[in-house]
Amino acid sequence: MAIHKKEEFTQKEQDLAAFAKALAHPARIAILKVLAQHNECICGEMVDILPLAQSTVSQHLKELKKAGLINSSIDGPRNCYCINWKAFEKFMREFSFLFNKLKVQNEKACC
Amino acid sequence: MAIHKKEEFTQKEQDLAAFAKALAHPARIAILKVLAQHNECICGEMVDILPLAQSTVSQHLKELKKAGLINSSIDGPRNCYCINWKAFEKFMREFSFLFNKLKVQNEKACC
DNA sequence: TTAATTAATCATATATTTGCGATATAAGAT
DNA sequence: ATCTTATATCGCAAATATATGATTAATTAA
Repeated sequence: MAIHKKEEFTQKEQDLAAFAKALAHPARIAILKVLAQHNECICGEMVDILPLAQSTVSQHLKELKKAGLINSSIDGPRNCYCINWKAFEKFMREFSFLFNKLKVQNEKACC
Repeated sequence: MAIHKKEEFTQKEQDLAAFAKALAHPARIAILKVLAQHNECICGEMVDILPLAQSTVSQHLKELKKAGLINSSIDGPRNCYCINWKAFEKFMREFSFLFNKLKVQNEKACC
C-alpha cells in the first residue's frame, strides 16, 4: 500500500480501530471466552481447547496483550493469562458512547 | 498461512470477529462518524473529508456494506450511504451481552 | 448524441496477518 | 548438571488488506 495512511486519522479513531482489530479474529474471540470462563488460564490449556498449534495460540495471545486486553503473570515455567476487564470495559464504553451519541442526533430514517 | 482455520470456530465467534474486522480500520471508523453526523452522505463528500483517494474510500464503503453496517441507495449518478443502525445495534448488543455475561461469573481478581 | 459527473471495479504494488514447524529460553524436577 | 515441561520467538509460506491510478459503467445535462 505504498504509504501508511492510518496516522492521518485522530488518535481516538486509531485507538478504537486497534481495539476492534484485536477482536477481529474468531480465534481471539474464542481465547477471550476461554479466559473468561476459566478466570485464568495457561497457554497449554488453550492449545488443548483451540484448533490451533501452540505457536499460533501464543501469537494470538501476544496480539491480545499488545492491545492491552489481557494480562499475564509468570508462574514457574507456565504463563498465566487473564482478561484485563478494566481495559476491556474502557474500550466498550468509549465504543458504545461514540455510537450511541451519534445515534441520538440521528434517529430518522435513511436510504 | 496454507490452511484457513477460521471455519473451525463457532458461527457466533466468526460473526463477532467479522463485525470487529469491519471496524478495525480508522478510515472506516471515520466513515461511520461522517455518515452518522450527516445522516446520509454520498461518496464524493466523504472523499472531500477523508485523506484518501476516491477508489480507496469506495473500497472501505464496500467493506462496511459487506459487513451489513451501512446501506446505500442510488440517487442519479450518485450513491447515497447511511448507517444501518439496526444491524449496528444488533452486533453491539451481542457483543456487550457476550462479555457482560462472562464478566458476571468472574468479578474476582486475576494475575 | 455527446459531454460531464459520479462511483464502482480492475490491475498492481506493498504491507500485514495468519499459521506452522523448528528452535530458543526459562523454570522446575531428578 | 541434565532432563522435562511450558511457552516464546524465529523463519518461512500463503492469504488478506490497504492504497492508488486507470478504466469502466451509469446517469444526467447540453
